[in-house]
Amino acid sequence: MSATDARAAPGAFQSALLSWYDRHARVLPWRVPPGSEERADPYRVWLSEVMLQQTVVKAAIPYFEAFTMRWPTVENLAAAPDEDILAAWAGLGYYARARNLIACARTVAEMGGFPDTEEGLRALPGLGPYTSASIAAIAFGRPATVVDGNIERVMARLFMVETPLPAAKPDLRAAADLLTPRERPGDYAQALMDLGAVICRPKAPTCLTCPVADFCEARGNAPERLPRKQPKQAKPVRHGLAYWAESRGKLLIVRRPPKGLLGGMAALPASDFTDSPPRLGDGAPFTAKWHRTGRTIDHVFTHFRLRLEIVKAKTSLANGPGEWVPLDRLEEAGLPTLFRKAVKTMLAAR
DNA sequence: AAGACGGGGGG
DNA sequence: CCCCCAGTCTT
Repeated sequence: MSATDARAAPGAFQSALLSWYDRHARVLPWRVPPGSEERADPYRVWLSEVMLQQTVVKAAIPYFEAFTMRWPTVENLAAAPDEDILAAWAGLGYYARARNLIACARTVAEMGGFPDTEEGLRALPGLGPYTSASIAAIAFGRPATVVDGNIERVMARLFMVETPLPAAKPDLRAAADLLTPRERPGDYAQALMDLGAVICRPKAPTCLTCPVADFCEARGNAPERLPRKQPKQAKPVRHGLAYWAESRGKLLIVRRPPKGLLGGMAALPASDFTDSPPRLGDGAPFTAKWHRTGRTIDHVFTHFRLRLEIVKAKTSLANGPGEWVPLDRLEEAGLPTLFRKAVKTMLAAR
């Protein structure tokens, strides 16, 4: 009944996992089939892995399809205007990723291609330990140790690591490192990620169909409670004002400052987001008689909740601190979800 | 070492 | 409604 220690028999563990992957690999638009002779395109691997940072596969797929349709190569992407790329990223979140994506594409185009080692990749903007290892393994066949949240969960259960995250990270990485094969490292990394996503799920893992259950110490020991995590703190509520400035059927859209929250993104003019409600006019794009609309948007960011009140004014301005976008073309403005919600609410009220 | 940084899906 | 998920960069 006791589990076989995978660290003592890494070859057996790898074989069990890879043969499962050969039969059950998820079909994803950036993948080549398991055991394929052809290697995956580094551009597509990079783009998908950056999109998958902090993001579930299902959310990333339509963005990946749109990006690769529009920009089939890293050179195409590097040549595109910032605003086009940011607009295409709108709704996917963590916009620093998009800013780094742009910088990375231009660096790579300049270099004449992606570096083919983990160290070389790690030096590029937006590529940390996870992404550089995954590209090195998947696109270049390097035996890099790939550790994402899925793999941390699998390791914590395989070896019954009771230490809570993030303190357990070094141990989980060491375990993953011992199991990483020299052969088929890309398939192996993707197999581990598929296992975490499909079998060794956060809640209700399906151990009955797990190809490596024989190696798992947590099997039958409530695996769903692992990995343990430090309790998270409650999100404070912040308040903000957004300004609906309408002129002859057009709405004023501004560009947010390049860094910070929603940095570089198209937006409605807005106040800072503060602990207590801002004064009417704080952050307004111009002086006007701003009226409360009674419409508010509740939106959750990573570390706070936002209550955004929308105020409006009619104007006849034809220029201003932004761009006037026709009301029926706001879908193309590249607004992130917060402001997309605001637009939807305001247009529904008409 | 800790905080900043989105959004979607499930119970 | 609250819960969960989860890499990189900055400070």
